[in-house]
Amino acid sequence: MPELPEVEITRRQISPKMVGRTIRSVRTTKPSYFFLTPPRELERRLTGRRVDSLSRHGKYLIAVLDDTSRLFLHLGMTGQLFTASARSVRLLSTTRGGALTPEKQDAFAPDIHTHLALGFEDESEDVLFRDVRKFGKVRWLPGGASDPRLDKLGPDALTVTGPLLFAATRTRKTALKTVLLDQEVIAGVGNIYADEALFRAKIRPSRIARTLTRKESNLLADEIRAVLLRSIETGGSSISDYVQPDGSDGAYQNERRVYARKGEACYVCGTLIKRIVLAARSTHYCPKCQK
DNA sequence: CGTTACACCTGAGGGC
DNA sequence: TGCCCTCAGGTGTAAC
Repeated sequence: MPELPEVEITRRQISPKMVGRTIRSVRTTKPSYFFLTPPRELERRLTGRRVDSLSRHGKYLIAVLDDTSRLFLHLGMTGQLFTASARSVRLLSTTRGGALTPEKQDAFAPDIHTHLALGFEDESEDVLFRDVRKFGKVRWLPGGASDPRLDKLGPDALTVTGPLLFAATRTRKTALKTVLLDQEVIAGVGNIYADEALFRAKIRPSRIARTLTRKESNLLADEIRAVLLRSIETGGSSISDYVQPDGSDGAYQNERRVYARKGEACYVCGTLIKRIVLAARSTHYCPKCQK
């Protein structure tokens, strides 16, 4: 579900709920591969720690704690962070309707898909991590420790440059889109924004990566940054189930030009948008606009 | 080394 | 209503 823009919006909204606060309680569900650090250890390591910062690299969120240890989170396909009160308002108002009474808010409990709940000493709102498919990840890292998942990441996609893309594509015979999705090349681009950036750059997703010219690399890098920044501005893409941590929908889905528009008319030329499969991912493009 | 196929998990929606 | 199929914003690993 979430790509760089959705993760960045999550960071901006959750940061004020965590940073500067000390964790008093940690509640978890049973062990699963969602927990790279086992739940009981997580509870032990986090309790009593103050959160000093919350940053993002690609699709990862990284909290630095006051003992220099770190907590990293990945939202996977269906992960979402939110606070107890904001979410309770949304759930209750959408499932039952009507005005919220204090009783209804108190009655809210995270559902079975809420795998991590952090409570704070100042009794501010709990921060909750819900993830239906459990493709998300949470891991605690001791101070100074590294993690291969983080170490392998390429530069954040908001900083991508033409020369970097040009260099990264020289030895690759695979489809250009596959390279954009490779988090070791650039971190943060996923299926939606790969398709959207390629449309804006007028390049076919199936183009053999190594045939990209310097000029095209520059243009594509510009469009990647532009589409990500625009999506952040508009609150991200709420296509099937992504909502912002405050419960509101993003609006970038309304500015999509190709993603999930198979069979619809291209806004530029009217040609019908095609859907193909590349690297086992649904891929959308305009056969006329993208060469 | 580069590339692809598949696995992980749950739920929604379409066809019958 | 139920069953079966496909699809979904991601990524690690095995196998070619």
